[in-house]
Amino acid sequence: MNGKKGFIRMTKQRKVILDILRNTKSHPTADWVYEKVKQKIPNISLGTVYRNLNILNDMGEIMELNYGSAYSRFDGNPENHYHFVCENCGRVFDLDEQVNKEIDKRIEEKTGFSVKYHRLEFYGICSECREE
Amino acid sequence: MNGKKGFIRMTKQRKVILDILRNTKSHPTADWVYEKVKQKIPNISLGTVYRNLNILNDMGEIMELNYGSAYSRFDGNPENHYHFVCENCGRVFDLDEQVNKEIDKRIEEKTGFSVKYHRLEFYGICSECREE
DNA sequence: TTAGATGCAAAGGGTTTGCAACGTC
DNA sequence: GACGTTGCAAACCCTTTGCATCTAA
Repeated sequence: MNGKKGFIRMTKQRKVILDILRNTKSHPTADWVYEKVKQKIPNISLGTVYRNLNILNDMGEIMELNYGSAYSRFDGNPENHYHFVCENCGRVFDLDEQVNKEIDKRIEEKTGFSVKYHRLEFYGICSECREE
Repeated sequence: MNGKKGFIRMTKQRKVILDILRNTKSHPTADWVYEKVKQKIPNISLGTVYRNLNILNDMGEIMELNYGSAYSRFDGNPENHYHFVCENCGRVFDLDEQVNKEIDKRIEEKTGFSVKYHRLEFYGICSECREE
């Protein structure tokens, strides 16, 4: 995606985007980030937001999540962790569940594939939506 | 997606699409299915393929998979099972691994959310790509 | 007969990109 | 001063849709 750049500059835009992602527990869409950044940099463009999200993802600073179809969501916490997706409101929650590293090895042994990591997501209805 | 239809007709197109999905172990994209169906129904339209994939998915006859960004893939096996995605060739493999149903309950207890199911995907390099 | 399904083509909609100006190192 | 980055807007590309026609039940 961004393989040929010699180095990465830390621009004002990039810094603000990363900062926003680091300080939210929601797993926002690019558009949400765009609206948020505009509060600090009113004339920033959507393209810049997308470019930076991709670069930050390549750098391993953030994590891109693709749930269902439609748009991507971005997670400011690049550590591998599990998620719960509410099928009603669409929100994504972090789960406080230990990541099982053993399972990667088992799959490697069974398949002969090289496993880098795994993604585990739970789908259902969050407590807030259940009450309605 | 297709909530207001009173009943579902089994058209020639639908039958062929489902048949193709049931008889492949690859996890094809809509376009791949389209090309395949054209061999039997030359004048079928891409729109029809998409419509049927969505309907079959709603019916629970197939499973839609969204890995990484870009396009969806479809799995003719609607039973919950795990996948391995090769980051090099992009192929998706079924894993012969028992689905852990206990974990859904544990998450329910810890979060208070209602868990319907979970998705588990492994990412890495498949054996064929490793050899290159 | 009738409501669902199809073909065709245009419209959607999130994401990417070309380009000239700009800003960081 | 170089070269990565930005803003803007057009282009992309997978997917969805409107509509007249067709067809399964």
